[in-house]
Amino acid sequence: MKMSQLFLQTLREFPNDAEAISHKLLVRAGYIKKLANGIYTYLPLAQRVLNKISNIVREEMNSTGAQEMLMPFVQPAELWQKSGRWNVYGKELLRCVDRHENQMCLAPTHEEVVTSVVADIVNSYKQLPLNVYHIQLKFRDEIRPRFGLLRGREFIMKDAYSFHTSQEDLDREYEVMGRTYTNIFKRCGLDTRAVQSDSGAIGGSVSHEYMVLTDTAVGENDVFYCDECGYSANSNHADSFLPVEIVDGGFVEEKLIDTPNVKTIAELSEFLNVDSNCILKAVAYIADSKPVIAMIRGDKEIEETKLLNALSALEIRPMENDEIISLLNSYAGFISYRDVDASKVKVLFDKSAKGMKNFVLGANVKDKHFVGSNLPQGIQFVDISCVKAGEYCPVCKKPLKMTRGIEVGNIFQLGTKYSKPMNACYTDAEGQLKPYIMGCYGIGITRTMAAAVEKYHDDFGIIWPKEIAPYHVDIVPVNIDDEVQSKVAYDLYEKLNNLKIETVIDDRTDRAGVKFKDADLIGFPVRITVGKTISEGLVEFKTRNDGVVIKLTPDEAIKKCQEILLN
RNA sequence: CGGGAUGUAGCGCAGCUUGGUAGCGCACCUCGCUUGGGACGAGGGGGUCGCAGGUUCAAAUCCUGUCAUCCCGACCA
Repeated sequence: MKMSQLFLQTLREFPNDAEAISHKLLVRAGYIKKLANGIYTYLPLAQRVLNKISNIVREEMNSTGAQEMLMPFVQPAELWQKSGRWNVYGKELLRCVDRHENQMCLAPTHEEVVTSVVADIVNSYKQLPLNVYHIQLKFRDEIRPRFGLLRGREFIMKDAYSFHTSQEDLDREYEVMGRTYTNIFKRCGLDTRAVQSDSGAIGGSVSHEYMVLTDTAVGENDVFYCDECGYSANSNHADSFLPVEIVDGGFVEEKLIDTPNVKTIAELSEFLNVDSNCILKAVAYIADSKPVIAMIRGDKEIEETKLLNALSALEIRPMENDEIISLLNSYAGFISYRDVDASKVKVLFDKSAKGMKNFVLGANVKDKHFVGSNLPQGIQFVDISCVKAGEYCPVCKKPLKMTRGIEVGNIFQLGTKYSKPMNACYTDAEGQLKPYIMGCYGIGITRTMAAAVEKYHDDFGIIWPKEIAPYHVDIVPVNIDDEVQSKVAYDLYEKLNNLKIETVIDDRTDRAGVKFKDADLIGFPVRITVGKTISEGLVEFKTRNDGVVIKLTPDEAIKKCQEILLN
């Protein structure tokens, strides 16, 4: 490709509306262009990167026996009503109506379609197991798209779906997919960690997320992990062993005391001169329009995803102050589980409350707390708290570490969550109708591209891993009008391309500085400069990742390219 | 959904306080010159100032509404 022909524009300055470095660089280097909030055009360079990632995904998926197909992006509501998700998916599902007044939606995922297609075609256990996948657009109308491609509304995803006759066979496939995912990301130049996670709107029981670990805010997930035993989990799912399990508040008898204007745990802790873990905190929520009180030890916080799951609710939000008064007959800062009408208000106790004795508790009255309270017998405890730094691994009790992660892939065991309601069955060897046991496996192709940029860049631009770089080599003739330089450069260009080394020649008449800046910004793994050293028969060979420059003859440069760029 | 900010040429911005012919840098086109890290000179093209109302002889500028975008939060009593 001649640089003068390449459809792109590099910008001298970063775009103003981008925050994440991958977003800034992909826009500035001419890879993507925003059309609307969370919706981007992938320009030719980006398309090449996406194709490379997709091809790695294809090779690895195909090698496991999975088969590629392609499913529709626009889907009828009917299917989603059948699975029961039409009413629960919420506003992320972009709905529309066609000219015949049929309700339709843009695909946020493809469980419904694939289940219905397979149900029509696969009737016998002899046709199972099956794993089919496609690489296709998704649309999720996110509350807040951000960070460019990392959280867009429209994005490209590889999603695979497997169908089995037994849980054991699903377990086997799940293992295979897990290994395959690690390989796929490794081939893309990315180290990932598989972490246990909440299964969210997709549903199912077992699931793992594949995280690219990063220290920056764009890693939207907190990951807790243990170096000792390998435990790792998303914060929305992580469990922990508390440093202090049994806490005695030390108040010998229960008393009602005045705590004027002492509302927060920190204030209360200071006012009474007790540790925050001696206070039993109440947090009030509205879950699917019903009031809920979550009781938790004062030094711990509620993990709302866990709470949502514990309640089997679709939606939760913290209670407003006026609702605390009207629904709980209580007062913000002084809420208690006691004296609430159990038929109207659901009360949950986090497992952190289990070891508490003689603690401090709200009195459901403004400016009053109890001290020396104890829990009644027979309480069921649930895990609805966040893990905090300094807590211990739930498996081996060694200290847990935390980091941020970008989720680039996930795998789920769905079981019969979709096959049952959609009545998607096969006939087993005994002639019985059975619902398929399913798994699903996703990879964010566009997000993987952005994650690679997050991981590999410097002040000058992107540093692509060679496996997913849009082109391998950029040839820069310092002065394209110089006959000798031009001839050597074009000769190299032709030879490299003939060797299947994807090469760009910067044939523009611009000065060398412009070409060098663009080469660094775009992130070609190798740059070959044809300049004044050509008088000694030498060109300069520069690798982007380490910045090392060596002088070689053109033939040596070609050999070097083959050596480092082709496996 | 709350809070904050911003909408002026493809990109980055000034102008608005105090209304009076819409500007600058980059990019683009022409000519010259230059060619090892985003040169220089001269000339040129491109914008219904987010949109809709209102005030005014006159609105990018003042007022009202609206839409869009970005950031923070969805906080824990």
